[in-house]
Amino acid sequence: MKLLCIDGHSVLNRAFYGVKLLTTKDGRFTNAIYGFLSILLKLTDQVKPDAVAIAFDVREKTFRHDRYAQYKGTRKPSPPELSEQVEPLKELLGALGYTIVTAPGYEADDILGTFAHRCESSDDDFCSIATGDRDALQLVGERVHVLLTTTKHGAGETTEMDIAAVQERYGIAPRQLIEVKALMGDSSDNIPGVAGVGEKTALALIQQFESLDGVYEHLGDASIRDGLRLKLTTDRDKAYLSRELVTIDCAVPVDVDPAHYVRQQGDSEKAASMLADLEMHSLLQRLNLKAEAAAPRPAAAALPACEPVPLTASALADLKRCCVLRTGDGCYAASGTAVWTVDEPMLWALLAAPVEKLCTDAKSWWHLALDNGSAVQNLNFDAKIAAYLLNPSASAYSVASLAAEYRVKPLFSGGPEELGSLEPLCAALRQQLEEQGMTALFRDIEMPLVEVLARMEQEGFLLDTGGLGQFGGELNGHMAAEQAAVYELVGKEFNLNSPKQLGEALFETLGLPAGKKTKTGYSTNAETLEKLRGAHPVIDHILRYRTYQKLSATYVEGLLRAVDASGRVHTDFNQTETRTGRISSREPNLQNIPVRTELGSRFRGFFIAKPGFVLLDADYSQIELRVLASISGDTRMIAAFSSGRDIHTETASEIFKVDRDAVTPELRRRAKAVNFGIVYGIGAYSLAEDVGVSMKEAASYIEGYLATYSGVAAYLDATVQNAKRDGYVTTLYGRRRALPELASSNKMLEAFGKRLAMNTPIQGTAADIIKIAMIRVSRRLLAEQLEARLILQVHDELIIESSQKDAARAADVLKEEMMRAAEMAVPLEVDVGQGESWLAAK
DNA sequence: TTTGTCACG
DNA sequence: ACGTACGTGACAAAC
Repeated sequence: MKLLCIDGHSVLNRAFYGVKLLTTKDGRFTNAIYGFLSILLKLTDQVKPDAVAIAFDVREKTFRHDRYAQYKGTRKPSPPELSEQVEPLKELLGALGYTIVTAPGYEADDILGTFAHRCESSDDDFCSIATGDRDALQLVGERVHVLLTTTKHGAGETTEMDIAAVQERYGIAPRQLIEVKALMGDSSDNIPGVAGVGEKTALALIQQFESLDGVYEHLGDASIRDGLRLKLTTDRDKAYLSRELVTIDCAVPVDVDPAHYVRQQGDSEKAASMLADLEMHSLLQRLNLKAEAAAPRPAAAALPACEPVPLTASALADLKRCCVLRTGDGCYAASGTAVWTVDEPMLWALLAAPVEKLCTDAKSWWHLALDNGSAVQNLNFDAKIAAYLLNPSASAYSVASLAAEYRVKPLFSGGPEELGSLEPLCAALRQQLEEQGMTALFRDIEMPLVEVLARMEQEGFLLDTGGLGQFGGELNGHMAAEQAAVYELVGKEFNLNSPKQLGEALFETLGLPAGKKTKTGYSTNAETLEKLRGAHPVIDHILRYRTYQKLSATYVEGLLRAVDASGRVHTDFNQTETRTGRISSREPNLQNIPVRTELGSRFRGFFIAKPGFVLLDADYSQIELRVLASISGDTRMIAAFSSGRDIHTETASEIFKVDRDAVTPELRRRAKAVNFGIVYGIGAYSLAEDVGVSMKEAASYIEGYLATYSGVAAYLDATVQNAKRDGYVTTLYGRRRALPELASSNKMLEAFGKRLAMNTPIQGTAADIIKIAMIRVSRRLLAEQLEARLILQVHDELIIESSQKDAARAADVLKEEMMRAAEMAVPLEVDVGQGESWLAAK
């Protein structure tokens, strides 16, 4: 049989630290449980075991404590956010039919070892051990593999280790890892080892002498330095004691018959209700548990069944309010307990009628109408957008998961599934928005923005495809030349687009000094390569190749693929994506067209106005810093902006204590970096890195800044305090973001939470402001019948395509509405430009 | 599907 | 000892 053995606490720990802190609405932490189950599912998928045993430690003394009283003496207790998740997880695993194994007096490691031993000495059993603890590698054998679970941002990953993999990684056999560990000890478990011998030395010794005994037999060898010999002699007893402690016991009295660990029936109803209670709706589906079992709603049979019938003019005339839904089959509407299919021309009648409409994707309805040359009336509730405002950190907003999350009972069965839940769901969301003070944000900003975005997408942006294609040809020519130069200098051909192959070429073939490493190999990013510039002439060619490759693949090939028959590209603005309230752009992303380098900025020359038209480009000057000045009320910063002088020069003058006239470009550059840092939630390390000064010096800049702008310092401090108290931060217009990170006992995560608390209100308020401006600009252009349309937003920048004749008026509208979008303590400055292309209009 | 890299505000 | 600024999306390679 194939057995999967899991080190419960180890995997739980990995899950906890690897998955962002999640809580239920009432504040229970669930990230470790979620992470554990995700890893479990992934493992079962990967291993396809016949049986699964999950081992947990029991909280009591083990034989190791009897042998050595200080064992694990200094181990830090796990944080409360984690411990509170242990019991619910065990209960859930039981309900899911998994068997948990414990053995008083032993650790989970020993239980795993006992399973491993049993499989290794059998003929037909095979065992995979899943753990995050490398100590388990000593168990690897012909019939035993270890799946090391590691964590990175968000997702878990496993590395399968067999005998060959251990040999390759450590240069020794699995069992010899015991000898290595005996020498090096383990400070976190309080295992002594030989003082002054770390992993490097210990591995070298065992590679040479094979075992602890071997090392001590050859103590006199000349290959052992005097200092090392002394250390080994002094701590000989400790080394042998350590070997006992780190050796996993493979004879624990537990049932190790794999047949007894075949997954049981369990209690799926209980499992489903627990998962629903923990708000893990996606797992319900992945585990094939019926959400119905959990949701507090009557059985489907008890619901009135609604057979859709075609919508008629008289039914429409009586209608005040309905839910609208589009599926692959067509359009539907529902009200109360009636469901209608909606065919043309009823569709146009319905959209144009003053019926209040609830939906899940308002923008697509707007597209439908706009494509037909009409508009939509009273489409004023989009459940997806409402749910996004209530939790901008969710990964998706499907009606099914929202209905489960908000405990919504469907009104009827039959017809398209979602329709029965939409009305009660919208009611629940509406109430939540009200309770959380976001009704105005939703009604006056987000919902009106939908129409604006739909219109912008529909307009699109004209591309000079001929020019772009030609530029692409030039780039490809340069790219080929750089590639040839690289092959020549390296001495062989390889795939230059592969970081893996490039890393091997640079650091193995050419033997250049490897700098940083990534978790999969050598780091080859621009920052790393910059440092190697002087070391080999190939570096410059690689950097240039990378630039050409990026520009060609993403901005020539990518954009040309997206062009429609009339030469225009239509992006898709996503209104429910970012944590801060910004919109994002995709397929193609028009918010990251190059501009920072001369070469890259040439792309903007191919974004053009149609004949007889021009582009108007307006961008806010320093909007985030102005928002900070205004919401913090810092008098000095407000004065600086009100004076109309350059803010970075002002800041440089203040924090470096020099006259404004004496601020050099270098000082201004540093001050600018400090200003950015403040907006992002600053750390001395990163500022030092960015500016290229020592950490100490960077810290003094920050200190100087906060002393100068004491109002900002007080505001940031209060914002973090309030966020800790409330669990969330808000923008000037009430947009909210929950920050569970702030409650973490993990210092790094908590620090991250603080930076989010400082940055989100600033970035989010700026996002709110430009959204308001977009709505007003769009309305005025239509109302004043100008031949001018918004076509793009890039966070602090708006672009209009206007007829030549209306350009001056449209520019006035644009500037005026952007400037007065918000009443701030400082003026909102807007720079407007005009030109035939985006490049020329800036 | 995930990872590394790099484009933007 | 670790990892270190906020927010995104696209592409190619590798799994």
